[in-house]
Amino acid sequence: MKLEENPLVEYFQVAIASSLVLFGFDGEELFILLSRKSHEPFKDAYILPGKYVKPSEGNDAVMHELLNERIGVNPDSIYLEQLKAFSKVFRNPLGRVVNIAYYALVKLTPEVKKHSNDFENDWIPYNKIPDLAFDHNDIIIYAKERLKRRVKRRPVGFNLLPEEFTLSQLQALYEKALNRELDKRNFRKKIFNSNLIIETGNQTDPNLYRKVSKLYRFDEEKYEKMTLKGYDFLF
Amino acid sequence: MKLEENPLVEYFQVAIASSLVLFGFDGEELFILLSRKSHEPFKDAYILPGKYVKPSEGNDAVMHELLNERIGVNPDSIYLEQLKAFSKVFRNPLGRVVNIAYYALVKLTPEVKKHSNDFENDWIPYNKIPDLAFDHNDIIIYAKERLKRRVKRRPVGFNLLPEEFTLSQLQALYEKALNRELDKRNFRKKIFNSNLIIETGNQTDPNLYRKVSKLYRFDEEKYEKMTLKGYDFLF
DNA sequence: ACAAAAGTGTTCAACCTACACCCATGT
DNA sequence: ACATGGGTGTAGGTTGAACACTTTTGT
Repeated sequence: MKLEENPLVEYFQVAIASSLVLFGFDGEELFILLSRKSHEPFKDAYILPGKYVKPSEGNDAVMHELLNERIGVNPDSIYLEQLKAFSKVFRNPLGRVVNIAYYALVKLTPEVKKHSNDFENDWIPYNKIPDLAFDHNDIIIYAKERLKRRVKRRPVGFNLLPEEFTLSQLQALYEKALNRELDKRNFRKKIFNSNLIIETGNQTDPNLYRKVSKLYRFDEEKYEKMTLKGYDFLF
Repeated sequence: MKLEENPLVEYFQVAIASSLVLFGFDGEELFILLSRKSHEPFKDAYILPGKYVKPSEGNDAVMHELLNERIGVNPDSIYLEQLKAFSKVFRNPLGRVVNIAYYALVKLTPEVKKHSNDFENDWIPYNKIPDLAFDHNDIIIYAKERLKRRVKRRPVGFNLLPEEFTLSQLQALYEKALNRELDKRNFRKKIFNSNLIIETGNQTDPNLYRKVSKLYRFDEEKYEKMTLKGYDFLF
């Protein structure tokens, strides 16, 4: 059917865009990926990475493209979830644009850092997000709250930490995401009691750290269960 | 700017619709409001109540219209929240339609029942939802999960119960929403310890029930706080 | 008399919180 | 020697879960 023949033609004049709040953790700090606008308007301003979505495209497919091409991470190996639609009637002179926002979690390896930087993106510390164009600050606020809830109720470390990690790294992740300090002994008790992690027998490289520490990995089966059902406890 | 001059014209060919999952509680049972389709295709099939949104309209405004006109409840006195966008590339022959779904909670008084029935809507028991057109069953599944989470973490009774209510009604609401039975004594302890409700001094009408019982109301100040911050406990 | 719903306490187990010191290593 | 970060246990309070009987009133 041609658009002109559509009885609801007056409705079919909206565009979809999808923006992504991508959280990355490097073992010490939490970051959010921001894009720098290369053209006017708002040249050099930061925005969330995003794309317009054609009527024939699925949102998920567009997000996968974005992750693959402009960010350099494999979409199948990360956690990706829709946040919600931000659908205020914008002052965008081009027309009504609905932003279907996503959030995702990624291990922040040097390779990912490099690739995403090549595409005019910067990893900005979680607590130092500047003013962004449009309503993108609202989207980030919403995403941070979602992350906080997820961290409290479900395991998220698998998506943000390397295969093998130390308990200190895990704790640092929780502290950054929840924005408060946790007691080391109580944290360890809670994690061990959950049976979520397994000692690998390996240790950190003695050349890198002052003192070696034990490395752990997630019990994937248990992790899957908790991702679906949540913890029995709360952080 | 005219649409034909828009450099992104190929993107501006999407329509927005908004559907509503409206939960109602009558003191005993939880219901969801469904509309009956009066025309082909899918004549007589149930769908969620909803509307198309014009490019110039805000989603919230359209939801308010829907609630006012077709359902007969004052949008300012209920709880209304966006769920998320359902944006699969539909097989809808008219084109790409993004459904920005909402959920809302309402006290199911006889007046509301009557008004919404006048507009080809039926209140269907929560656990007896039939197959719906489009992906509306998916939306309902998502909404039920959202309600469950809200019930566990935040007070929702204020929006679903009459001004004054009995503890048995409150407990019935929690049991229906969570889909499991709760121990009466433990339930009362938990509720009383939260200081969320206040004894009004009134009792149920002796002509209506076998046995009179005490009526309570919410402590609005406390309620507001918990709506923002959540309980300190979980159900 | 019986069916239906209101109301009421205690005990045990599990969990949460607060809290301090020793050890190994690199500088 | 000192600074850094890894690693470990206990005690007290709070909370959650399981559990049964009495009272009132309508039929």
